[in-house]
Amino acid sequence: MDFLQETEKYIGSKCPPEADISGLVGYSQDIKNGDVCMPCFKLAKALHASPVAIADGFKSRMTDLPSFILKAESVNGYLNIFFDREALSRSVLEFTLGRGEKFAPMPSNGETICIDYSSVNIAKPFHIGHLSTTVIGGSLYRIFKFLGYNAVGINHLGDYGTQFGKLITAYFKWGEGEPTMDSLLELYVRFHKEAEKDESLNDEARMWFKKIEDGDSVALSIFEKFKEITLKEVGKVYDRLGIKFDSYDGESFYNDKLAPVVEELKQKNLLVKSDGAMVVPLDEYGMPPCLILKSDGASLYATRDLACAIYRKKHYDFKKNLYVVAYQQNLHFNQVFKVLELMGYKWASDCVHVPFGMVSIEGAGSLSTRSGNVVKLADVIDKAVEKTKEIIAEKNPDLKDADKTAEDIGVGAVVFGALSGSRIKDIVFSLDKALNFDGETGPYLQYTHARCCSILAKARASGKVNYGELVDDESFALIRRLNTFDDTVKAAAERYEPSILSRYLIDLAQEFNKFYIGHRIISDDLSAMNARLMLTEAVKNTLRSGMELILLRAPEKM
RNA sequence: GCACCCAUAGUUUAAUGGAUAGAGCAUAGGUCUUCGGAACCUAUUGUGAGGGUUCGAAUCCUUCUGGGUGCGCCA
Repeated sequence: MDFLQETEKYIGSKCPPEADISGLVGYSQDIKNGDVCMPCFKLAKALHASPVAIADGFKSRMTDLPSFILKAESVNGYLNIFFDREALSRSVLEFTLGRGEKFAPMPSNGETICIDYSSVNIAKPFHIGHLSTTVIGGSLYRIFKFLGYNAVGINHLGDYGTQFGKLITAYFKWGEGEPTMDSLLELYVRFHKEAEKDESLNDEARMWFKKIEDGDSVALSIFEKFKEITLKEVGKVYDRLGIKFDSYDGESFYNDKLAPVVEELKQKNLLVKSDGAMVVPLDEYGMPPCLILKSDGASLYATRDLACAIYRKKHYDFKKNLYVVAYQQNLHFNQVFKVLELMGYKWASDCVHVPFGMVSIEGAGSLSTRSGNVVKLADVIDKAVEKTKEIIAEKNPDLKDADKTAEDIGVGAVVFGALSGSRIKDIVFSLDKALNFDGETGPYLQYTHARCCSILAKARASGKVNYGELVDDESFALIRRLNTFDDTVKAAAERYEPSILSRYLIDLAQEFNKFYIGHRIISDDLSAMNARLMLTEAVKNTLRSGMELILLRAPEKM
């Protein structure tokens, strides 16, 4: 039962016809002001009365309170509604525990959401700059699936461009033995260094790239090898993070889909010649022109993304087409979406750029593959796992599966670090901070979950539950929190913001730990014990299910 | 130069236009008769500056300051 909605309906039934209360009723921030409240200020004009008098009026008319409402108060123009705590506890716990240990996804709504995330470049290291797109996209993927959408995870591989010509050139010049990710990075860095002195290297690189395009077997086989090595390497990281994709269609996939798009743009009279290049002018929309063809006739980034969006609409018939890409690409996506609109595609408005902030390393300046200034994600995770092992050895030396648990915790610390704040904020990466497991962190959530498990391993609820045992402030705060889980997941999806869920889980864990400190769960008071065990189980299941949506694993012991 | 984004405590940050701006870290104390101390409690400090809209602004509009990003043949 949706208590907020029911309350709004009830208040509405007490509302004079000339006023409209829709949207005014909301959850109270402070429990002292009731469970839900309605500020009456906006009603003053329509009702020709002071907010205080209006709130008083509502209260005096509410003489037939439904059973779930305990009382109503009128305070300074607010109408505050206090729920019957026992009734809410019963409803919330019965519903939550009915969902089982791991909440099942909601029934399919038949709508498809394409999510473009991670999108690694071939032959480039998976560094911490890729963490945001990977985990934000990966989390949104799980969130939309949970909400009943058909989510399609797409890793739009960076597998096309002159840099591969450079790499092949370098490989033939200086490469030794079987290439590895590390040696490929070295070759790439070396190429840029040497090319500063020797211009002819760039010509050679262009030549090799052209060979790839022309389907030259030598060039292609080397390129395929690079691709294979890269996918194997990043695949390891994806496995550790629990990230999945349904498609690896990257840039090269669209090679044969570009010409028809250019043709279409021409037919729709959108293309204009400018300084030798073909562009779609966008000045009347306050943007620089969108470049479609270079003066040599070659296609560009935007051309590819147009073809890509059109392909995805045809192939997936998406309801939304999301691009989890750093905010540097803001203008680019605005241009591409506008061109799609000008082409007459109504679904252009379903394409959404989901931007996130830049990652830099403290004291180290910007991350750049060319300079070789990279912090590999795998190294950061390894360090976090290493530190977790030390903590386990110190605190829980007898733990079984210590290595696996350490992996779960270490990865969780890194992942949560990337999902805990608003995605638009820039991040200055600090290893010290990533390795701090106290307070609002992934390990804190995991610890709280393990704590619940530990209690439930000692005792389980059974028989009839007296929900009247859960009406104290600490217990009831948990009930209120559990009650808003689904709304929170929906909000996270609507705003493409996993951190909303991260925040919720931190609040839930904090409230549980307060409850735990303040109330003996396992005790001689069988009635209280039974109810509190039930609450503990509901918290545990909710934590676990929520954590899964932000890519955190929830070991039972740690 | 133009466009977009960001600005909350020493620091990292939260707050559908609503009531006394809420947490984490750090710092200083404390819980230590532990159902898991990776926890809990107490203390200190905050909305960059000005104007406007509103009954009410961290939130909306505007000017300014500071920072970031982007702006034709890279992706």
